Amino acid sequence: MRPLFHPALEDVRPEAILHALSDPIRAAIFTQISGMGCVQACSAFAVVGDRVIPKSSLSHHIKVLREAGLIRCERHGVEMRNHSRCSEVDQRFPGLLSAILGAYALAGA
Amino acid sequence: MRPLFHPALEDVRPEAILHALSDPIRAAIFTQISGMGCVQACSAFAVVGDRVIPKSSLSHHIKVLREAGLIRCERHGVEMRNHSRCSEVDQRFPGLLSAILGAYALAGA
DNA sequence: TCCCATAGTTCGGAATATCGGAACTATTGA
DNA sequence: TCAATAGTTCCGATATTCCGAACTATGGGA
Repeated sequence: MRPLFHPALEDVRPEAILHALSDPIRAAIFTQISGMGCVQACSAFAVVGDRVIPKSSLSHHIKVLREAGLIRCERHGVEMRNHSRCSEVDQRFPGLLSAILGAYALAGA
Repeated sequence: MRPLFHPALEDVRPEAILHALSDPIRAAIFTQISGMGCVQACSAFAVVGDRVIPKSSLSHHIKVLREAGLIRCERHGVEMRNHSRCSEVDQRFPGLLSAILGAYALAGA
């Protein structure tokens, strides 16, 4: 396994963040990773809402979030652990992520 | 000409806003419409940065912004006038648009 | 060591979206 | 009525997304 690419904080682009979170499934995954505080394996997202997400699609979504700079992924044994980079990103783009997650929360209600 | 579709404020979806603004060209157009205070004809956006935008693409971008609920478009004689719906959207999703435009401003600098 | 189970990734083709040139429509003014 | 201007629609080329199937990587037995 080659190491996974994670952009440096200064290379994180707003368009990549918006694109990543413009998909409600990815937004839900990111909300869960950020909100739980604890690290989550990919398999934790096999079901989002009432939708079953195929493994290959899930892998793709996780990759989009990672390459946008929103999460950090590390292999731990047989599973991948996904951390939020929320606080880092918030330093670079203050208020952006909380506004986006807040908007989804408002719309979902 | 059939009248243009504009979503009601309560039908505006966060994913549509993020998708619309995840394109830097559309974000630049929206920034210009919102920031100028004054209404802008579509032809005002024929050049964004140093890129020339073909008319058909521009028409498409304006449509995406309109259908996301970000702008309001009215024909005035031979030209279309584009208003920002920024303050409306800000009521529904407080802080979202300023965080997004702020992020682009930070990244652009 | 070999084999199996688990957790994700990659491949590839179908469905979908985007881009932009060319043709078209709508409006105004001469 | 005609020409000019401002946008829209059409459509083919290109790019992206989706997901099943095959593959890879790791750890835990026997």
